[in-house]
Amino acid sequence: MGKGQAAPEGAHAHHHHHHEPHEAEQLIAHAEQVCREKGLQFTPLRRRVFERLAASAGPLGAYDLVEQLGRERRISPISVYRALEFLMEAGLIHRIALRNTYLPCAHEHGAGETTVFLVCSTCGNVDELASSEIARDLAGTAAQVGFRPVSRAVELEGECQSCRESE
Amino acid sequence: MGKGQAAPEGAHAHHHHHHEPHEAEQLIAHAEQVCREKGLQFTPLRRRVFERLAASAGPLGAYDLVEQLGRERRISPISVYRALEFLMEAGLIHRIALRNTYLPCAHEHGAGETTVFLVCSTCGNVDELASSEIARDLAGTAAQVGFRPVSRAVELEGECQSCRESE
DNA sequence: GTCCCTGCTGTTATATTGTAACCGCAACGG
DNA sequence: CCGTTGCGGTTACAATATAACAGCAGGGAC
Ligand SMILES: [Zn+2]
Ligand SMILES: [Zn+2]
Ligand SMILES: [Zn+2]
Ligand SMILES: [Zn+2]
Repeated sequence: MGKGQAAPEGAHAHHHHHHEPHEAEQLIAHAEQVCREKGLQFTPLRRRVFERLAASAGPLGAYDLVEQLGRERRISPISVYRALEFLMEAGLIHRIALRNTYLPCAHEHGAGETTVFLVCSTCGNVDELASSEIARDLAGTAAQVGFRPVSRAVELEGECQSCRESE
Repeated sequence: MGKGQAAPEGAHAHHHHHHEPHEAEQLIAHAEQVCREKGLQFTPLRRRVFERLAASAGPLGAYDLVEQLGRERRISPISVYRALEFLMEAGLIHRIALRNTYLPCAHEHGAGETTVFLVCSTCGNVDELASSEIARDLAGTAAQVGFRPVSRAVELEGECQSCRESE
């Protein structure tokens, strides 16, 4: 589909994430460390998938990755999905359910925090925030009916500040 | 795929929603009223789609509806999707992003409330709760970074009480 | 060494979910 | 009558995701 950012690379017109080479390197270094610590294999394929996500200006769809990685050598969708599954289980990336896209995790996740994804309908960027209030309220809401949550998807769709400022 | 509940119909083994004929009728009556009030057309197709959702023990996928409605007369996916889109815009049904399924709305939605969906991984049922605390927290979180939310998806995946009690 | 087991990836084919484009038709108001 | 609008039928297709099976490398067990 082409969910990658159409935003002008290099231009600093608005707030954005992990497309600076520097930020990408940081993310990759972090991923390496996490895998070392957890005894997980950061294989070449998984690394390539993660690198693409880290280098992207915004979240990518699985088939964006298939296409981008396929420029060098043909990669099948299933391989990409397997890498994405690994990265998600390792906590290195997130999936945006509203868009069927994936993005590298921007920060450490505390146990008592819920991650909130702010998905801009205009520019496609996704911001990731953590909130312990929401974590507490969600836990309370679930407890009301005896529900034991295992995973959470909290996603807001709307317009980000920079898009709003440029109308 | 068959996302409809495999749960035993008729047996009241666990907490469930809108599969009693009575509840289904209530939902349909409510939908009729909403459409009348808003000047929307509750056409036969839209009604059939809604009826199926109202009669189901759990959320249904679009192709579940295609199959169920197709028993009488072939209905194309696009028609079902159009009906679903209408029903969502009318606020009569919700879509569960984590599962790509649809379910009738169980209650009125206040302006200052956020709906939380509790999706049981075991039985597939979805419970719908409203929380003004979460609405407030989400608004606050979004405001921190100047984000203006338009729609929200707050979905917890886990185990519901009845499934937990029967281990 | 050989054997087996596990984890990772490749290959092929398929399933599932969602849309585009175009058309006919009925209703409604000129 | 005529144009417009909304609804839904038909066909074809796009986008997302998974199943099933095979090879291969590494690491122990024997
Ligand atoms: Zn994160
Ligand atoms: Zn934006
Ligand atoms: Zn509702
Ligand atoms: Zn359950």
